[in-house]
Amino acid sequence: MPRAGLSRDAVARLALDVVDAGGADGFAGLTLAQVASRAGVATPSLYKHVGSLAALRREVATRAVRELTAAGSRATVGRSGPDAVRALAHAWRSYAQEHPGRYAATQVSPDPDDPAQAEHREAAAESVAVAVAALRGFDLPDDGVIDAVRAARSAVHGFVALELGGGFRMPQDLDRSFEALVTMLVAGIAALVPQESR
Amino acid sequence: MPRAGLSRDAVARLALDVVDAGGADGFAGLTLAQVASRAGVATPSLYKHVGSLAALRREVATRAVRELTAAGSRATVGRSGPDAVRALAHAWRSYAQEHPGRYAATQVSPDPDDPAQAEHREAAAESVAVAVAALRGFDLPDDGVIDAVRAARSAVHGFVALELGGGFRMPQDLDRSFEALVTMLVAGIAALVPQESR
DNA sequence: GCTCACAGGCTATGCCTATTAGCCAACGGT
DNA sequence: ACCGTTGGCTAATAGGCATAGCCTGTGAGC
Repeated sequence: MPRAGLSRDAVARLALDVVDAGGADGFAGLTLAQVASRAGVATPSLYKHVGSLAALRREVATRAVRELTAAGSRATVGRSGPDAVRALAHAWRSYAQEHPGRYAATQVSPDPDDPAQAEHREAAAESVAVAVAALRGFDLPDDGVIDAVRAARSAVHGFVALELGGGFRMPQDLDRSFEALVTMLVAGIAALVPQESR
Repeated sequence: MPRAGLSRDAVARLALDVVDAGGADGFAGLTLAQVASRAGVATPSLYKHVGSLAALRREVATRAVRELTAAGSRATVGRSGPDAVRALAHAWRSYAQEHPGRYAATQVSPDPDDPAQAEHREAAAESVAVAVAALRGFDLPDDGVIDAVRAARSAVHGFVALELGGGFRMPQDLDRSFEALVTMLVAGIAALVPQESR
């Protein structure tokens, strides 16, 4: 009975592969059986490394969020203002296009009260911090920053979710529409700057 | 053995109730067993009225889309331009808040090739038509309309999805942030109007 | 180099889904 | 009153998660 040499980390990596292989709903379709099969192991064996399917899902989600954070961070370093926002928006969309399943994982929010989700919460907070940093170039008041981050996340996530879900059926160029959306977003954020500081 | 008096329509209604009772992921969590239980019937009996769980899901989705269309239509009749867009955005969000499960159902896109999904496709097209009509007041060129509809759907859907999913964790007022987003959207759409026709 | 505790596999089992097959009673038209 | 169709049912298959309990390979300590 040879050992497969699994570990919590190895299982999580395999799960990420499964999620990626499943397309846009690879995350929703993630199954312990698939991971076990990929690991060459019987399903119950996974419980030696992972508490439950839900726990594995959380693990996948926090890893995906960290990847998204890294992508956003890479894209915005050295940029500021409108330039940074544009770069961030494109980085988010690119990540979603390259890893639709992982992107979906990125969008489940951690329970604010569950201590088992502290890591996930922290990862999510870091991701938002990147967006906040990208907005530093604008002279926004505190609650303006909140509105702007929410608007940016909403606009990009909404577009990407509809795009990946096949929600845009017209043949017209999606890249151009996204560009238009980002332009609206940047202009809208700029318009949040109070009059006296323009 | 008394009869329960079910029908395709009755089953769909019960399914809508189940979806509604399940909160934001009531649609994903929809199960034949739940519907059967609510109908006071054994699970396999449902197959006399519904082809499969997937088919029931589609039925629920198209009904939900029609409801959303009706809500949008009600909200925008008699309005035009920025006023219509604002009203539409608020109608969409209100529907999502009142029926989180059904709203989720409205966001699955029909397969463009599957003849079994023709009704769903048609319902989705009508929903988009409402948005197009709401934009009539702007003097947009054809592809500008497409960009604008996509932007509106993206912005509102993104916000609502994040909101319902608990993605906004700051205590700041969500209504205000939504208002800010809608304002950006309206201004952005206005900015799509070509110079010479302003 | 031996022993032995433990970690990491396994099978068996239970309960939940969806789905199919086949039975039988109730209802409605003739 | 009959009888066919419709709409229930039970039984059974297959696949999912999860738990229990066994058994063996590995490595730490002597």
